[in-house]
Amino acid sequence: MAPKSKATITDVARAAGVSTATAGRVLGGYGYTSEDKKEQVLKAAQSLGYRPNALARSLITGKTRTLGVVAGDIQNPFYASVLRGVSNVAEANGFGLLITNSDEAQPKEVHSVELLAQKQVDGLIVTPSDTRKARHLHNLRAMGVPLVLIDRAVAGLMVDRVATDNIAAAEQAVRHLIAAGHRRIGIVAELVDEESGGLESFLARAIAGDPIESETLYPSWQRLLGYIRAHRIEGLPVDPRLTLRAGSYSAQAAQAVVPRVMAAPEAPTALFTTDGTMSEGTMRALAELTLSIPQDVSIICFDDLDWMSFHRPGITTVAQPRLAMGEAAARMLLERIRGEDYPPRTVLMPAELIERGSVARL
Amino acid sequence: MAPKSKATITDVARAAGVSTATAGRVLGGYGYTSEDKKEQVLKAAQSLGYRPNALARSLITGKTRTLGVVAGDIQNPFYASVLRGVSNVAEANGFGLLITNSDEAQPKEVHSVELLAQKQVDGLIVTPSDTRKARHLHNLRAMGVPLVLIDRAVAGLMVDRVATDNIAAAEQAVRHLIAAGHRRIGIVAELVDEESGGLESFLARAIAGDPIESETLYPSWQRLLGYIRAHRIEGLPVDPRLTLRAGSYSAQAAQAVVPRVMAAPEAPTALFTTDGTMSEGTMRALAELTLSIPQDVSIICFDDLDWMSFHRPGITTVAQPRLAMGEAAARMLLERIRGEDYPPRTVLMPAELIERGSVARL
DNA sequence: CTCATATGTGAGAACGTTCTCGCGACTGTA
DNA sequence: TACAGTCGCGAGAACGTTCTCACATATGAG
Repeated sequence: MAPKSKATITDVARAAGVSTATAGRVLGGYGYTSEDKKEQVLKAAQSLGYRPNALARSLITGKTRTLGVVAGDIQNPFYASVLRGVSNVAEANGFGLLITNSDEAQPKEVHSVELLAQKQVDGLIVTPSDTRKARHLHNLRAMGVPLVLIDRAVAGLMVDRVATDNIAAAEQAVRHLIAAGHRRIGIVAELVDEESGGLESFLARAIAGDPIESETLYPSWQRLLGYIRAHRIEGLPVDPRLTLRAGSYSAQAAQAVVPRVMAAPEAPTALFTTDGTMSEGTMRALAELTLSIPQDVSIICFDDLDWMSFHRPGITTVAQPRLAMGEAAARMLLERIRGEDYPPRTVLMPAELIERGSVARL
Repeated sequence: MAPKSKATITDVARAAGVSTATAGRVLGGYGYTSEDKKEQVLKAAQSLGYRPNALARSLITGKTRTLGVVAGDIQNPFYASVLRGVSNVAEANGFGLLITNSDEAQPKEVHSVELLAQKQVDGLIVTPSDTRKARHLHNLRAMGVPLVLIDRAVAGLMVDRVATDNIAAAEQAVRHLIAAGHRRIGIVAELVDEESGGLESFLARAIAGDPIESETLYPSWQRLLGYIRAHRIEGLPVDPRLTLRAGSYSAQAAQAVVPRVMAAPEAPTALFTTDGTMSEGTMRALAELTLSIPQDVSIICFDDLDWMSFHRPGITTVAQPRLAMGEAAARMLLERIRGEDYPPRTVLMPAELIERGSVARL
């Protein structure tokens, strides 16, 4: 009742007239204790305002019941939802959540992972910022720290992973545009890291139908691949001039890249944006150009953001199950922490095409 | 170089041929050490892949370099931004961040606080879900745990606090509408908890100009107060029928409450929404009613969300400095953790009216 | 030369838990 | 009566650090 300062288990034991071992047993809920002593201890703990010190407990048990998460940016709706999903299952299992931002920069990511590892998290959920080199993540594995990747894979790192089926989702979206009669479809994509030989080479290979190792591609490149596949399937040519590469992960970059192509004679009749941030930049650009959706240009976005449903017209979009992704990742991580021993699993979650009013039939 | 399994400071000491005390000194960066030994220890640590165990360190120092945050819902853009602000200064100071959601429900909040306290966070940032009863928070104070409140105050709890100057901000927004010629202005507000005597009584007192203890009011009530003050200042009557109370904190609730009044003969010519969630619900309702902004109805929102800038028309809004609020809160908390001893401070941050195109001049 | 101060080192306690033993007291079965 | 098994309890080690000592050895001032 009177939680003056911090009481330890020793204080409680003394007050209850038992040994620390017994006090520990009733307070920690392990081993045997008589009803008598249990009651005494509980009463003593109550009156001293005893609160167990998770640090000491963790030090000896080797378990912190804490998950670490390295997200790109909590502020981004994608990560915010994923985190909420992670948080839901963490909380349901009595786990705490240590969260950091990497801003998609590997040095920050390495720093975050180091911090979380020092704090002895039981497991880590990471959205790796570099899909090829990631020594820090390999190290974690070597040391036996459970690890789950979200949204992206890392070459050669065999761990559990959950992501959207980007290729299929993008393909579906673009085919939807083609089915509506669109023939000139622009894609606004981040495409930040050079994929072996740059964009031109990638496009050439993808258009030629060369096999491409798509697992470890960044999401925006996977979505570009889906865009190209849709064209191939529908027998449509891919015009490289319609590949609008923002070059960095910001709405500004997307916004900057749209106006040029819309003014050109080969202007697209429809746009496909590869994620929420690109969508935002594109919408901004379209608003500035005072182009009407879908009269002047149709649009399908990737990732269903709140405003897309009440925007006029409603924005047709490919919805990722963000919350479910976070939940799935956390659940897989908890399984690993419990010691379950499967081969590394990859969960590809399906995205859902939500039709609203931003696509005109030509 | 070969981080097989976890090496302790004892292992490093043995490998370097020194005592654990010396190894601790060089690794922990305290006390004196010779260059010789320092080099040996560092080399040994390197080759063993030594990583300090923050748990053990914290147990003895009594400091975890971890901040706890109890937010309403990470997914909500308001909290997401605030958290990013907190995260920024935490990271800059080498602090970790333990984050939980309360969903604005006190039982969950109590549970979260307990979890974070057990994990021995150095300080806590909370958005209290109940502004009157909060024994758990009083207890924290009694035990000397640094605490900073965001967005709301708690009656009788004298701690540091950062919030938006809600009354002034709302007043400014509504006066802006009045200046544009609007006379019938609706307010869409959460107004979830009964304020001593309910909404009617509150309205009556506020309209009469009775002094109201506004510090511990929930934000939506403060914003309602600002709305009323604007009317008083401008000499306009307040029509209670234009107070649209959602009654719960969800877009659905807001959406549900708008249509009725827009159909009525006394329909408002302008709407003021008291936060992002209310804005979203209102926009949704307006879209369904196919009412045009600002032709059919003008709108000013509270809190600048991403879509408001590229929505057509652009949405005029009162922007809260969310990121800065989070940063300020974290900074204040760190000061307390460092032991600085001011009287409790309240930081009221000014909001900025951003004029775009959603307000018609009548 | 002598004293005070700064520098360097190790032994061992401490932090607050859980864990491992050992021991005794019951129970039920043969 | 004997014996195994369950139950109950305490002493003390352990977890991986930092902290407090005690004790060297230098260094510089008087």
